[in-house]
Amino acid sequence: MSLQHALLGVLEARPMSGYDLVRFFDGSTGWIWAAPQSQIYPMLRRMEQAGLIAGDEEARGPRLTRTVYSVTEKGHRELAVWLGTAHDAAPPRDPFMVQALNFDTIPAEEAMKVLDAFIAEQEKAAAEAEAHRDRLLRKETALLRERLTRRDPAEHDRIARLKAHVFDGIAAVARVRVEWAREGQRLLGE
Amino acid sequence: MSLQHALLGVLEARPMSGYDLVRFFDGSTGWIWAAPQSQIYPMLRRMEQAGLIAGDEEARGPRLTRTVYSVTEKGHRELAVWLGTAHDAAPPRDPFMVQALNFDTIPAEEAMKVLDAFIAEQEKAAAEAEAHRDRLLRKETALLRERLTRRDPAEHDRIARLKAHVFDGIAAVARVRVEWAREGQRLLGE
DNA sequence: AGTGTCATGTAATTTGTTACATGATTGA
DNA sequence: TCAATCATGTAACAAATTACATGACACT
Repeated sequence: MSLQHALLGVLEARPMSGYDLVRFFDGSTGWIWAAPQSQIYPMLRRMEQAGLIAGDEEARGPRLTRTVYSVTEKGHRELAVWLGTAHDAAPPRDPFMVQALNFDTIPAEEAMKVLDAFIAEQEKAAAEAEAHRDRLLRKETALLRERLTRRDPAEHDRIARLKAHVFDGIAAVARVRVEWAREGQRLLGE
Repeated sequence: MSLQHALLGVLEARPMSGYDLVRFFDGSTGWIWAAPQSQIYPMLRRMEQAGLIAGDEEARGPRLTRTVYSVTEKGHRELAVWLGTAHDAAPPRDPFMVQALNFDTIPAEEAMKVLDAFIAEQEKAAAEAEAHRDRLLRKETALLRERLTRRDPAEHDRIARLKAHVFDGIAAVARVRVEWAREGQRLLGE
């Protein structure tokens, strides 16, 4: 369900091709939701059939075309309803926590190394989220700028601050996890 | 992959039947990993075929039996290797973050209500994790006690503290999310 | 006799992962 | 002409969700 809404969310900023969306949800850019190419193309066709988005064929050279999808009125309503509804939390499923819960059964040095890797990863995630938050506050990201062209200028600051706040939260959680992991290393050393 | 290791982790504390494991990974108890019954029974058979666990048929009345699974030497090694290896982080996939990222597109009062529900849920999660942490520190949980019977008494305190620390981390993250959501409500009101 | 818990499964579907496959266009 | 990027797909598989299904046993 959520991939659908994540796609609607970015297509509301700007109509995009499947290829654009693949890059957006792949790897580094997709900090909020990740999805491989093999999931995106079929989903776009399903969403078009359901009338949530409309595809527009654009010529890119004599033989190559791309299909640019935009959100329909129906898609817009569907997204608005989903956004305004409180959903049950996703069931917890974090492989790293399964690991941490069993650190007492392996040698302390091994657990230390796994925690080192975890700390490095979380610190990187925090730094990236903070950098993105700052870019959003300065309205420097391409997608936010395009989004703002469709919105009342009086609201631009508020919108940027709300978007930035999401990445602020991601960073805050990552920082807490780093502190937690450091405390875990202290406990392992005992 | 992780369900397998989560199952091995709890079976190392104590041999259990499929039914026991279903209750453990279902709903309230499964704070770390959740899995429905329809996933657990087939997985147990797959793991038995792979030689990671061994099933022992126990009579429970004249016609009813249960199969109690315990971790084999091979399963123990498999778990130890997995625990000692740093794995890539799971791709981010949090439906709530998709929601939060688009709060600027719906009326502020609606977003407020969704955040209210989120705050209530995270506060509950934090309280439960803290309560469980405290029970672990006092060695009051049945599973920890059984686990400790197989371990060196000199290590009991360290093991309890390491397990408790995992739930401490879960609680800390939930508390940060609550603070983040409150700040989000302040931003929405602007 | 009936409710609740113990105990174990299957079937259908959706979602996500990994890998393979093809061709056009752009710019060095 | 070669590499990088643009552009779109398929196939096979693994993981997870929802729903259905059955029967034994314990207690009241």
